[in-house]
Amino acid sequence: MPTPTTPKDPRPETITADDVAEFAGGSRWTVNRAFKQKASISTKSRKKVMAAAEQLGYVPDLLAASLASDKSNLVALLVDDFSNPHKLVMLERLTRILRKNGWDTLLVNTLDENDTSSALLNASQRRVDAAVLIGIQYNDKVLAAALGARRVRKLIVFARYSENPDTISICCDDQAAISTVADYVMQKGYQRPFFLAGPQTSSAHLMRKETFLNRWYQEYGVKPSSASVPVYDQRLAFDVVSKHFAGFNRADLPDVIVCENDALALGTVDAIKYSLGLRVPEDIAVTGFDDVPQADSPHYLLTTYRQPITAMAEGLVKVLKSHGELEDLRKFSGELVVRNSA
Amino acid sequence: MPTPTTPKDPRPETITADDVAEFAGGSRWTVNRAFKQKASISTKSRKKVMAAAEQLGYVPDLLAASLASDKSNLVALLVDDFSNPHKLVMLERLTRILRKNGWDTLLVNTLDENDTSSALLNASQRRVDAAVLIGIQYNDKVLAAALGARRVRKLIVFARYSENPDTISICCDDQAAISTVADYVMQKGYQRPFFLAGPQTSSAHLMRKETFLNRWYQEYGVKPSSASVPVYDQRLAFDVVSKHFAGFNRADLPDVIVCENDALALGTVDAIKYSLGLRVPEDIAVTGFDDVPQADSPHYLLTTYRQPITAMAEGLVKVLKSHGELEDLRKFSGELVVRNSA
DNA sequence: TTGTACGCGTTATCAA
DNA sequence: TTGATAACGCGTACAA
Repeated sequence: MPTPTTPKDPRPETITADDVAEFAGGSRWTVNRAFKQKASISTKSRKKVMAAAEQLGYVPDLLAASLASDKSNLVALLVDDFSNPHKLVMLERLTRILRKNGWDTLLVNTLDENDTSSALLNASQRRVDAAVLIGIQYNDKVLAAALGARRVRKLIVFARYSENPDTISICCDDQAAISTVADYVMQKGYQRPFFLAGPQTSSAHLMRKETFLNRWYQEYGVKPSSASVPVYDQRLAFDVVSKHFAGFNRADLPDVIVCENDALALGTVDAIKYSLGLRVPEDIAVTGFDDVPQADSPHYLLTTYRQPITAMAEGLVKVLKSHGELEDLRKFSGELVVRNSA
Repeated sequence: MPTPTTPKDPRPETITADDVAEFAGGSRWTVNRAFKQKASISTKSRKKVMAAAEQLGYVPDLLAASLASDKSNLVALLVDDFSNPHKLVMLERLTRILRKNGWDTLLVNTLDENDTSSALLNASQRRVDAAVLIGIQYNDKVLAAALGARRVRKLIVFARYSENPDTISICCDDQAAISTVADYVMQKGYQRPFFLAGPQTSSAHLMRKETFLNRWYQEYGVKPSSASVPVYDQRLAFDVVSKHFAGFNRADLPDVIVCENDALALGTVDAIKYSLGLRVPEDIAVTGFDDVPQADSPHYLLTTYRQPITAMAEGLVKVLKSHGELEDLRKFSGELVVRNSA
């Protein structure tokens, strides 16, 4: 039973397994077992323990448990680009599915590239079972540093391809995905495509631009031109597209702008309509990638590619549960969502 | 020095303060002190310790530290409505500022109302220093349950007013904010306002609707009509507004729709333009609340009210640092951002 | 099925 | 300023 707090003790009274044990008339370890799913314990003992725990309001302390077992059931999610609305979708899905499977989530906002390693360090100090990178600035330099220090047990790159063998990458098959988009664009008869890419990080990055350009070259013998936006940000994409095409003759404009993701695509639609004063898709069509919620707004009605985030999140759970080798999780495939923009 | 892992020991070798102490020629407690900002330790000792730590790659274990000190430097953020894009803004700001001040963030996705108490319980098992509620389903019943169990040390309601004395509410002065909006709407000469409210949770909720209606009544002696959307979701708002005004005569339509927040306002603009086939603001004006990034898109150009999230987040830090009494943090004030929609 | 050393890595507190 | 004792609350491994 919890001893009444003495005036000298500023610490709030905590109910421990010992208290429950004493109350239920058993030992601390029986209490421990009662709270584990698969443990050899008689149903009678468990019942008694659980009743006592209920009475006393006992719940196991996860800090102490983590310390003793060297397993925290904690996962760190590192994010650096909050301007992309797709992040919210991923966060929702990941936190939900992780929680369903018994993991808690540490959300870490990495302020810049240098900050990443300190964030990783911080996460490791909490003994996270894994750190998941969901951003754009996580290049090989960062990965190498993180892995070199053996700071984190599992380093996972989510929704992005990584070849680093010490890293687990969970993503969809971008080559196939972009090919799907390219095929659609070709089939619809567009002839002067333009590719709008995101930040050109040094590595571990998306190959969408290269894939699309190569695909087009294979088919038609010409490389479409392209531009890049330094951040996946709708507003910035608007600016880049507006400036890029300002003063172009109608004939020199593309008839479709293929965007690396929806954040860029939304900005592109804005630019076409409000800066160039043209129509989508009649004058210039647009495709995106991600299928963010706004893609469905009547303003945009974006034709885009939806990644199977739920399946990917479940893949993450698998990784967390696994100990040894694992299948390749870099080949998820999604689906093209055809709306009005292309 | 870390002893080489014996084949029997599956646990990865960890460098502890003892290792550093031995290496540096001191005691564990000196090492501990070297890592604290304000601790009585000679600069010489500290230097020696830090050098040794650097050599060995030692970092303090936060789990053990939390367990021993009964302070986790961990804050749980509970969120239940990820469809509101403003959440992403809040998450970015909160995680950034908390991290800057030494707190880590646990992001918890509470699936439904019942789940909240179990989420709170879970957070308490990690000994979080505080739980911050950033959602819509956290009504008095939930709060009472949470507090009754004394599960969490500090329960903070963020961006929402709460009168519960055991709860710390950090929000802006909604009355003043809405009055600002109302004044603007009146000054612009609108005469047939309509209020679009969000989910009508039982308590700890926003008084924006009541405030606006009363304000208008005071001024003109009539209560504007209103409707409510069950979730702060752009798409749902679109549906509600479309249905509500379908078949109205032009003369019966409002000349301005005041929305409880931007998520609703964006959907409202969509509905006016694409469902009713009218113009914003010429036929119907719209105001929002929050100033989400998209509010600045040329499609929307939303006139809206921006809360001082940064200041509010810093208020949260103050709360975390404080021990005793605290000023009232429910009177932050923001500013009206005038764009084109009203 | 149940009970017992011992350890996890750190911090509070007091003594030197 | 430094060192030492005693927690913090639980898990593992093994013995009863």
